[in-house]
Amino acid sequence: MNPEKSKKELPGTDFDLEEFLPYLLNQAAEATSLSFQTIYAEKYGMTRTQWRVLANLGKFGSMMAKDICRISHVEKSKVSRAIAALESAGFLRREVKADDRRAEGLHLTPSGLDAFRKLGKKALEYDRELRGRLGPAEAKRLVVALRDLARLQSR
Amino acid sequence: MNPEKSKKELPGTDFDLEEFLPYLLNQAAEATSLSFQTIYAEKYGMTRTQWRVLANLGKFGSMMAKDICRISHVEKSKVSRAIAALESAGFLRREVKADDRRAEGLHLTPSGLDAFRKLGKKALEYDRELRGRLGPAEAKRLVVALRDLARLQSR
DNA sequence: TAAGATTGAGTACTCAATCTTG
DNA sequence: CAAGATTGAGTACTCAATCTTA
Repeated sequence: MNPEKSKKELPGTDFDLEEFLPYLLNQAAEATSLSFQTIYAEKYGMTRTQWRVLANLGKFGSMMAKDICRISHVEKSKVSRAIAALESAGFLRREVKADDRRAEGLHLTPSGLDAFRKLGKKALEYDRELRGRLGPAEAKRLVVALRDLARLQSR
Repeated sequence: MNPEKSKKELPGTDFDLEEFLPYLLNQAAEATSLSFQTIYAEKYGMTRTQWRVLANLGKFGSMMAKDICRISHVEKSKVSRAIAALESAGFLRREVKADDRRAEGLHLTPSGLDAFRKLGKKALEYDRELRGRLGPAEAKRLVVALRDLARLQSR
């Protein structure tokens, strides 16, 4: 019988984008990011990087720019510009350290803390929705796999 | 005893970026994309979008720009610019359709086909490496979960 | 010289507007 | 007007260079 594949394909490689893990990861990341993005973008005028910086400050309290870089694996110029934007939006305050005047301590303002709380609440709801879609067991397995893959280089 | 959490946290939300599925997906997607990116970027001067367009043409043979948009969920202006870049790099040829002169049939040139074969081979190797890292069973579960999540909106 | 952080130049992305053909 | 595709303007990203303080 030797049935042909229904899709027309050129010879020379078996490669299929739809089976390529980096591509599938990207598609899932994009899809899950988009609906949450509308919340921080439309209601708070934030970019994804700004939201990440806010989330780190919300979680850890006060920290320096380089800490955010290390923890969130975001490139330093992105962090620097996100900090500047969050500051001029009134979400964040900087404070030059007395003992080392190269470094700045970053803190959320009351307005920034409020934004973090509201966005954090929405994020938790959304995350529960996603995990509910997968089921709790699959969601846990997914998290383990993603953490493993993310360990690949960390930039 | 009531032990305190070791991390310092502000009150008001339980949200933790490190547990947020969209964030974890993004980190894994970035990490897995980066090492493969060096191949198509450094050896062929391609962007991610260009590589995706090439991969679709390699898989499906000849198609129109709108087909690439639909299949790969890439925005049309990105596809349009990627096509222009691939064409001027000599990887792709366009051919205005006789029956509908709005549309263009896109085909890989011999050089484009060669690039697709070589990159496809590298991609397969890399994908096997990633799946090997997870183990075959986990890799399959991951793919199912990712496809499920990617179905969320499709732009 | 190195560390923390910012800046500049070039590239890529987003999304609405536009062009051309049907 | 609709469909296929391109373009323009504004925004964000990348990466190397720079600035300031240690």
